[in-house]
Amino acid sequence: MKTRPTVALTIRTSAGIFVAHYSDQGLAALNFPSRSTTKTKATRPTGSSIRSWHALTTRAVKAIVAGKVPGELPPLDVSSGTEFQQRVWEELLWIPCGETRSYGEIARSIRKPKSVRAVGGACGANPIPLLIPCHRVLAANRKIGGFSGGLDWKKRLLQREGVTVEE
DNA sequence: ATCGTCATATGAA
DNA sequence: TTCATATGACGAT
Repeated sequence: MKTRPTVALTIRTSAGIFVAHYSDQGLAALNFPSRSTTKTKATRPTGSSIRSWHALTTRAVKAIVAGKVPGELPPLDVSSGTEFQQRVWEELLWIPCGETRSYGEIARSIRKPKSVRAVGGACGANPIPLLIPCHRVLAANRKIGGFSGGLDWKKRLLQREGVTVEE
C-alpha cells in the first residue's frame, strides 16, 4: 500500500466538518470531524475532476448525515486496501439505506462464510465511512458492534435511517 | 440473560 | 510466527 499524493478538502455539515482526501483515482479517505484534522487547509490547485468528485461527495455526505439516500457517489479509491478488504467494502455498498446486515451475512455473501472476524477487521479498516456504509453492519444478535468513528456516530446514523439496535 | 470457551480468517508487527 | 479482532455458535450457569 503506497501513499499517493492526495488533496484534502473540507465538507461542512450540521454535524461538523468532514475532511475528504482525493487521489488521482478518486475519493481515498473521509474523516469524521475532529479537532486534530481541522488544520488541513492545504488546498492545492485542484483539477476539475477532483472538484466534481468533491461536489458529489459533499452532497452524499450531507444526505447520509440527514438519513437520506446518498445518490451518485464519486469514484472511490480503495487501493489502500487488500484484495479481501476491497471485496468486503464493495459488498457493503449494496446495503440499502435503512437496512442492516450482520458480519456473518457479509462473510457469507462473499463466499467466505468462516471469515466473520476478518470482515469485522475489514470494516474497521474502511477508509471511507458513510459512503461505504460500515455503520449498517451489526453483530448477529442485532447488537451494535463497533465503529471506527465512535459508537455514538454509528448509533446516530442508524437512528437517522430508522434502524433500532439492542443496547 | 450472561459468561466462558473455542473455532477460524485476515492483517500487522 | 505471534498477536489482536467491530464475530459467532454452543454449553453451563
